[in-house]
Amino acid sequence: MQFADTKWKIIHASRKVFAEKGFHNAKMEDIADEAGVGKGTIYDYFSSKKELFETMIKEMAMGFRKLIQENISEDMDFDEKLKALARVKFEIIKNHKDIENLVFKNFSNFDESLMGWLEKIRNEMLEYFEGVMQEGIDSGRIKDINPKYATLMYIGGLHFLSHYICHMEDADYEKEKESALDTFLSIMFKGLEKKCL
Amino acid sequence: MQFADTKWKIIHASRKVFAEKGFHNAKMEDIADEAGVGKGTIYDYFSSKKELFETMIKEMAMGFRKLIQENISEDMDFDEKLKALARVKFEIIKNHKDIENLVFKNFSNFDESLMGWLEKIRNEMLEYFEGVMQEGIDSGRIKDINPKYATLMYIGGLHFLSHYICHMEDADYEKEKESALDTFLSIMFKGLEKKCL
Amino acid sequence: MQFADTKWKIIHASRKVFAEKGFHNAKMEDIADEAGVGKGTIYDYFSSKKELFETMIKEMAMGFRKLIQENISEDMDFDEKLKALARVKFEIIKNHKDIENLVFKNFSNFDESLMGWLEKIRNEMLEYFEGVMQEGIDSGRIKDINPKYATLMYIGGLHFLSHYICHMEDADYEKEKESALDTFLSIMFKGLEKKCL
Amino acid sequence: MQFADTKWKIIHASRKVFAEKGFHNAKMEDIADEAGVGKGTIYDYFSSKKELFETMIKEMAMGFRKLIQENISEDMDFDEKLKALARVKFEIIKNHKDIENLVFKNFSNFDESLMGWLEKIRNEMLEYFEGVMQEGIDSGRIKDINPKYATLMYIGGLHFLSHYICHMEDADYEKEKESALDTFLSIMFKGLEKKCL
DNA sequence: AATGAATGAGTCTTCATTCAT
DNA sequence: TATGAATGAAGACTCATTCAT
Repeated sequence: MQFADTKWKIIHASRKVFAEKGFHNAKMEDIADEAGVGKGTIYDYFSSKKELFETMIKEMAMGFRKLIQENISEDMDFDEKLKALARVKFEIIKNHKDIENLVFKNFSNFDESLMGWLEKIRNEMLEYFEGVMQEGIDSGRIKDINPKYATLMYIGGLHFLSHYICHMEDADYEKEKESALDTFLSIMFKGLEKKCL
Repeated sequence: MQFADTKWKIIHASRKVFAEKGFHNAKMEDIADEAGVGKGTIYDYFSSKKELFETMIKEMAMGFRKLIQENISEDMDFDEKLKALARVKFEIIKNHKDIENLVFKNFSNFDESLMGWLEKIRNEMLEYFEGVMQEGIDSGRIKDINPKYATLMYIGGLHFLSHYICHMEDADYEKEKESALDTFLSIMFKGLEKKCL
Repeated sequence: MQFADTKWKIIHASRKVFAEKGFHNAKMEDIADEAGVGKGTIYDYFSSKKELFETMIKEMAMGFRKLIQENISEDMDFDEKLKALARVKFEIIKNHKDIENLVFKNFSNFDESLMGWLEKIRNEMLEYFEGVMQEGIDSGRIKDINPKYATLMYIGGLHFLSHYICHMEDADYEKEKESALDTFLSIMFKGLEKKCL
Repeated sequence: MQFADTKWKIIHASRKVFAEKGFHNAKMEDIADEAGVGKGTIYDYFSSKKELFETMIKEMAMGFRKLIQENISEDMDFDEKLKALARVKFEIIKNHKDIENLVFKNFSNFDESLMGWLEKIRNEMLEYFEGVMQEGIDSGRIKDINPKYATLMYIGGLHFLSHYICHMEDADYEKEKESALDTFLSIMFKGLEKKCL
């Protein structure tokens, strides 16, 4: 484990509190209480509220990236990769809806350096899947479109869909998820494919 | 005009300042300065910072809705309606990227009642286009998929794509916008259509 | 008057509180209470506790310098100037003992720039009286000693003596002051004079 | 040795840190680091920061007193005693300028009991040298002045002069010290003496 | 109606001190 | 005896809001 126990406790607590209340409405005392430590203890591990927030966000972002990487192997075909992405995306949203919002979106009024870091991560991901899309084009199975635009569409559609589905009660979720994924994939792959037949 | 002059000046100023700095980093004084009025004057028109923010957000949301309504007439075909939505969406993002973010996204850590109001507006829009999608299905031109899911995909793809394009310099923008719209529409409509042919 | 009323009220209050409690033990709230204003009001006039302290100290230091300048005119003889300095010094210590300590001494653990500023003021004064001493030497009435050393002696002796006398009850003060001044001047001038006779 | 080794280490470290940073800016951790012990260890020897500070100050003050006592023997003549004081004073200032400031000055915003203790020490010294001055008067070699005032003058002049000289580079110091002492003593003794001749 | 000087509740942050090991 | 991780009281500072003019 990369961080000491107490540091992890604080990061986890901060994730919960920041997700619930947002950066400005989260009080250091809330986070300390949630972590079961004293207020001052946070400052033994993080120099400021902002540093704690940034550390937490970066941890989450790297966790999401890792999850995606673990679910996609290079011997997969391009369509398998895209389908795996779709499943992982649903997974992430299901488990970390609030934080994923913080990580994925432009909350552009925040610290420049964090925004830059997140942008970089997002662009890396985008470029990776752009490459996957290009594989499809090169293989002749995807029609000749701008792979960046197609990738943005793919991820954007996925994003909105998964958010909608993840609002549902747990009972409905699994069924609806499969149904939504089917719909999504059938439309996307049909739309992308070079010829009909 | 619905509001007095001074009230409008304040709403417009607040839009600019909130968009630039976000709710918590925007100071009432900044807004007063931007509006060219005294700090106290804002309180003659709005009871609090929150009320000002909510008024401004609601104004914007209603403006966006109006813009969409104005660009879609009921005698259009379902596909024309969807294409018109795509163009309007690009327009809105181009002109009000930051605010659109505030309006469209779940900034769920905020006032419940505003969130509820926005949700309602979004759902109305969603349901309207779900109906448009259903028209397409009923007409036999769109395959038999869940129209809500298809609509979410449509809007989500559009959202991500338009945000990406709107980062560009003005010189590139028009060309890229058309190119991106072409790509988007060609994929979506191909993906949605009932048969290949 | 150089500053607005409220600003002056705060400066005067801060003088009292800083003198009583020292920089670190003085609370902004104490100063606000003493000035009869709210805590936040101080920050409308001074950006920080340190800035308030520095402003106050500089005001005092310039006040002391002004008082000395007003009591010494250039048509005085060198010995009259030195005698006038002695009287003014007693006056200052009597009225502003605590602050004079802050201004005159090296409270070297403080902000570099303030220390530098004070050093400059002190050196200007020192050099002025060094010049006065030199006048005495040039006129043949003071023996040929290093005028800087003689000046330091003069001021140092005065400093300790006046502090001691100013501890006294008001009843004793006037009498003792005259007696101490007599003693001081008789020793200093006798010690400085070129010849006996 | 009066204190255990560790206790001494801590006292010496605190002297250095307090002198450099002042009471309020010195952190217990700084002192612990300087002493090469853990933060908690300080509390095995001193009940609080204040107690440590007071112990250190008292040690220093007693050291200065001891140094003075060692350099002045009762078989010296009154003028030899005063001259010895002058030399010791330069010595002390040279080696412990910062601390001497803390010990000698009225840092009146501090703990009453420490201030009282220091006052007592200073008064003892003052009274001792007042006695020396009185010896001079009784012997007919010093004119009939208030011996307390003369003593205060003597020490005050010495104080300012030695501080000034001790700012100098080591190369200049020895030469200037002798020159300053000469000036000082020639003025003081000439000023004090009963008759000229 | 418009203002902006004044306010003080609210929060981050520091650091002397404690105590389990 | 020695430690340093943990604590929380205390205080500087911010800014939405008020109100006398």
